[in-house]
Amino acid sequence: MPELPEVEVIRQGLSPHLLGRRIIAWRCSNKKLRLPMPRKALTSWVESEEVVAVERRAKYILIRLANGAAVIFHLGMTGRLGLFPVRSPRVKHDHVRLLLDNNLELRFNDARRFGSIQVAGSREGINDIFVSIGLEPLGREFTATYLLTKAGTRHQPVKNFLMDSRVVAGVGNIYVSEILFCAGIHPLQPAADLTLKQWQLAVRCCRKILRQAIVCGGTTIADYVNAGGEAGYFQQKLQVYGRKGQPCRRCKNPVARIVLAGRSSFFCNNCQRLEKRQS
DNA sequence: AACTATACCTGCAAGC
DNA sequence: TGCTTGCAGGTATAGT
Repeated sequence: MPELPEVEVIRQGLSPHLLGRRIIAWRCSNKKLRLPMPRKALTSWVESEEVVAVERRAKYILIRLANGAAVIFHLGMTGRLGLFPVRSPRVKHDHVRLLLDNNLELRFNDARRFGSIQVAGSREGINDIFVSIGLEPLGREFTATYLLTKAGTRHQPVKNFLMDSRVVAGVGNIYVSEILFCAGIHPLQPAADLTLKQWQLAVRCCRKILRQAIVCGGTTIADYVNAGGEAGYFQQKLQVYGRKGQPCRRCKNPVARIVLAGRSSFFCNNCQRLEKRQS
C-alpha cells in the first residue's frame, strides 16, 4: 500500500482522532511480523499513556506519548491502520489493537506481514530507529547538491539510487517511476552521470509529485476511519507506472517496462533518453 | 565498497 | 472449476 504519500495521508487521517486519547490496553496476534512483537515495551511504555503527537518519518508512523515514548508502525507492502469501534468484528490479518479511552481502537492489519510495530522508550530510542534513514524529500535539506554529492561515483541506476532509503526517505517503486518520467531521466542512467541541472529537475519533480499525491489522498486506499475507507485518486494521474504498452501521455510512444533490482520499472524511451557519456 | 539477488508472506488475476 | 504461475506499494541480508 504505502509509499510516503499514502503514509502521510494515513497520518493526517489518524492524527485528530488520536490526539489527547489515552491508550488503555493493547492486544496482538501470535503471528510474527517483520520484527518481534514488543510485548514488554507495550505494557511498560504504552499502556495508560496519552497520545501527544502523530508524526511521520520516511514510511513510518510515530505515535508519540506523554512519557516521551513512541509507538512506531511500518506498513510494509500491505499494512493498514484504522480506527474502529471496539466491538466491531475483527477481520483476518488484524495483528495489533491499541484500545483507546473512547471505545475506539487502532487496528493494524497486514496480510503479508512485512510491516512492523516497534516501541521506543525515549528520544534516543526513537533516533536509533532512524539512524540510517536519509533525508525527507519534502524537507529543506533535500537539494540537488545533496544528491550530487551522495551519488558521487556510484554507477548504480538512478532509479535504484533514489529508492535507497539511506539516500532519501519514502520514495518507493511507484513514485520513483513517476519522478523520473517527470524529470525526463532514464531509470538506467548511472547515478554518477547526472548533472546538477538534472538533479535540480529531479528534486523539483520529486516534491511536486509527492505533494500532489498527498493532496489526492494517495494512490490507494487510506482507510483511517471506520471500516469503509476512502480511495485515493492519484492513480488517475499516473503517467507511466503500470502503463506498459499504453501510449505515453506526452508523446504517444508505448510505455516500456523493465525490471531493476527485482522491481518493475516504467518509463518512456522517447521522453527519457539514456545519455551515453564517458567519464 | 558497491551492487544485485533473495528471503520474508499472502492474495489476486490470468492462463491453461 | 481448479490448478499453476507470476506479480504486488518494502526492506534487511546474504552473496558476488
